[in-house]
Amino acid sequence: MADSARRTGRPRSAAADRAILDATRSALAELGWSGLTMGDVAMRAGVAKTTLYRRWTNKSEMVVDAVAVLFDELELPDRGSLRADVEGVVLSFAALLERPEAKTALMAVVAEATRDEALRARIRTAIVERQKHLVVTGRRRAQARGELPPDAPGPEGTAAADRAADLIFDVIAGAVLHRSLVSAQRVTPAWARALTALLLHGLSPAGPAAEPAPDGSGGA
Amino acid sequence: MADSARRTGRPRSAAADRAILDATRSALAELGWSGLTMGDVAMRAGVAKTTLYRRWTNKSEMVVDAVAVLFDELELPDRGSLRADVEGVVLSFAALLERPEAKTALMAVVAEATRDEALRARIRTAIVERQKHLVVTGRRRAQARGELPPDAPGPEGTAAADRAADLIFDVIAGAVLHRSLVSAQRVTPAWARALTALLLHGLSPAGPAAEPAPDGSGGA
Amino acid sequence: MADSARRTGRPRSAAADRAILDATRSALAELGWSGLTMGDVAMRAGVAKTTLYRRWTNKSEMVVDAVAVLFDELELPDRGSLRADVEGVVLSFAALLERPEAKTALMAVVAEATRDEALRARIRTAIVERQKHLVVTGRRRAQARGELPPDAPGPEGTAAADRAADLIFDVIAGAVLHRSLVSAQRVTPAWARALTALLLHGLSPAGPAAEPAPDGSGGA
Amino acid sequence: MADSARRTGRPRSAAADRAILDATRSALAELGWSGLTMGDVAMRAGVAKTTLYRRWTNKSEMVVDAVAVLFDELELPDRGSLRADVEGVVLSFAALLERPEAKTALMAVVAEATRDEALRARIRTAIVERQKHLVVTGRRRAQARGELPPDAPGPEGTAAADRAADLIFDVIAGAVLHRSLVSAQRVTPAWARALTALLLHGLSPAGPAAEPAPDGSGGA
DNA sequence: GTTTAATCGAGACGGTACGTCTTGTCTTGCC
DNA sequence: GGCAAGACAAGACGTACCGTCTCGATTAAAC
Repeated sequence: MADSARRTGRPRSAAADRAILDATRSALAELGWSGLTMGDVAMRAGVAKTTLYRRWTNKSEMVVDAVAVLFDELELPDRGSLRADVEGVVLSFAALLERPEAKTALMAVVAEATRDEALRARIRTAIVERQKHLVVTGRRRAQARGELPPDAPGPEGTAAADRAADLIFDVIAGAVLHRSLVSAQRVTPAWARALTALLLHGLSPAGPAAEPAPDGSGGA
Repeated sequence: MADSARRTGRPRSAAADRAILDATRSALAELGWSGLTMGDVAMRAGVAKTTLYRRWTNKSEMVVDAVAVLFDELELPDRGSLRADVEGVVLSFAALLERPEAKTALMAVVAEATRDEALRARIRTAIVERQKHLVVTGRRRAQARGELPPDAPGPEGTAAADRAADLIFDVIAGAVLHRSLVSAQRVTPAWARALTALLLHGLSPAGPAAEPAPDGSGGA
Repeated sequence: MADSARRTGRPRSAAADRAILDATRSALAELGWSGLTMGDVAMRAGVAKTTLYRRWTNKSEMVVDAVAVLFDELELPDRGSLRADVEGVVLSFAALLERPEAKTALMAVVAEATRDEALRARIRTAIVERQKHLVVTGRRRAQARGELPPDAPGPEGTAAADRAADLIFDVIAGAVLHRSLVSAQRVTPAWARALTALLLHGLSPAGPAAEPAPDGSGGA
Repeated sequence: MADSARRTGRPRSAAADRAILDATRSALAELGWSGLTMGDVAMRAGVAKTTLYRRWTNKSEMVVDAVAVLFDELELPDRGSLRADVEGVVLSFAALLERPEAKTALMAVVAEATRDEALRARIRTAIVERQKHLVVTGRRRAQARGELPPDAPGPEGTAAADRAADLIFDVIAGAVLHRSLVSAQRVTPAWARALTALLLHGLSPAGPAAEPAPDGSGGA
């Protein structure tokens, strides 16, 4: 139906799409989020402002699309161990966040999204989900290696596995994000190692058996 | 009070400060970062725009100050165990991030700070350090309880302790931030429990990852 | 040459021509000159914008053609005397200028024509000449009746007669135009009578200025 | 009350007013009505667009004010006879209409005014009334000279005199306007003489139509 | 009955102006 | 001399039109 609706009239230029997103990224890198203007992007892309507004309703939506492709380069090669895989993903996510167009844009669109459900959805599908599969993949690989216990069978086990992946994802991505943008400090290989160690073994030296779980719910 | 203040020669100054910051917070809550304008804040505060610019150079700097006081309410009462303390701080930070004026402002000023060193410094002193001392306190308390090993003596030990606190801080704050703003999902008590468990015991099978999670909320 | 060039291909739709000019007039009447847009005319006519631009280069040129047909309805039936003929033409021209599509368009295209020679020519042939023949006819008729002296013989006489017709035309059309559009007052039968009296007898006391104006509306 | 309402805040710049109206006239002369843009006027005046919109709601209203001052230079020196006075006013009005800023603007604002009562009022007070007093003055002067009969006494006489002045004004101004803008021909001294002759004596053979026109330009 | 070429509708395109909004600065006059 | 009120220059916003340009789909005349 979208097909039949679009059969008529001059088709949209795919070249314009590409030029706009490229221009958006370079403008972001040069000027930052608050210095980015639709008119400037249009000029850089050799395109009329109208052409931008015909495709996106917002500066934010456009920027999400422009930045989303950066996240496609995140990969998870098998580095042989869970520890190496975690360190690898931490460092490559940190490298991504060091690109000025990524760091200035990501927080800004997230800020904007706090008041815009549509934008929130777009961020989720264009960015968040693209990263999350890295965690899922890494976790499955570690299970295959015997480094992590397998999922419990049945639908409850699957749901628990999903929750686990979500949690690990928030912890890793959140730690890197907070370190490099909020604390405003470099993510070094040493830091990545320390984070990985914490993640694998936790804070407690002796493991959880020593602790009581008085309310009976915290046995996770 | 206005009378006595007037006698000292700066009658409205302190009142104006308060009125402006209150107005900023309420405008943020209603309109979000991008809807916030200096003119509107001045009007809400019953103050001229000039008075704003006499005190802050920027919208961002003003907002940092307006939001900073929200972080003063974060406290760490001794809940008796490391586990309880961590869960407590996670939930209270999450509660703070649920206030619209905090969530919309925090990410926006961080985004702005990616290109503004002065703003970065202001965020660090006004916001980040205020949270970090919670980690330091909790860690020290856990060491006193014997839940964590004591710092090694000497300057290297102190440096290592600082690094540990920084890391834990980035992990906790980052996880909560990412969960509630980027992943855009609620921080529930169950999630806080799961995060705490992961933090204390890690992913590895020696830890609790192998254990079933009876309430279905934990397990990594 | 235009013939041979046009021998092939699909011929232009005469129905489209009509629909466009009708749509132009109704849009003018509703929206006025400045509210008239090519896109709107195309939509009203059920036609693509391309079809408009294939026929006219300009909004102005199109409007001239759309309005020109209104001037075709101006006629000069023989009312038996010069006085009656003048009054008749004054009233019928005034009636034309009361139609909103005529009044809003005429002045606008004249304004536009001050900087556009091609448009000036189009106005002259499509509109001005159509009115001027009324004066020529009326003058000739009055000469036949003996109300006006005959033209002098020879080419000079013809030229003088042309000049006289031009002058009378500018005076009559100009007076009506100024009264109804610039002074923005109705052209009433009484005003038409007064104008006619002035035109026939002039201001000077030797003429009819000394005469009483029985209805109180005339007499200069 | 406007006084008390405007007592506070920075007062509007009179220099800006002047600069804007000057810029409007020069832009009109160079670009014509349809080429005139608010942004361009602001730039020429060294002023922000906001400053224009703070003073006028419309391009049209601004142009009326800008052009109105041109009509102040119209004067009616006593040339000794009614005939000379009429010829003088015809020629000076024609000279005014030859200035490109006047000719392009006058018709355009009149066209716009056909759909805008406020603009119509502004034109009336700023332009039309300024010209009309020339007719009133010339008429009174001719009555003093005995070239025209005096007004009848009483209120009816005054009303009749007003109507007469209105009519003469529409005829003279309309004829000049139509000649130079609609017919698009120059107003020459010979044409002015011919118009004056027609106005004074009318078309009828009792009048000057019977007279010789030595330069061949007059007589109807 | 094909070919051929100009037409048609639809609508995207590069431009440009619109009128509004916000920013941060600068007068004013009151107090 | 601080303050409210508000004018100011600058410039981005998102919308609207302009006149041009693809598109695919009709037409009709020419072959």
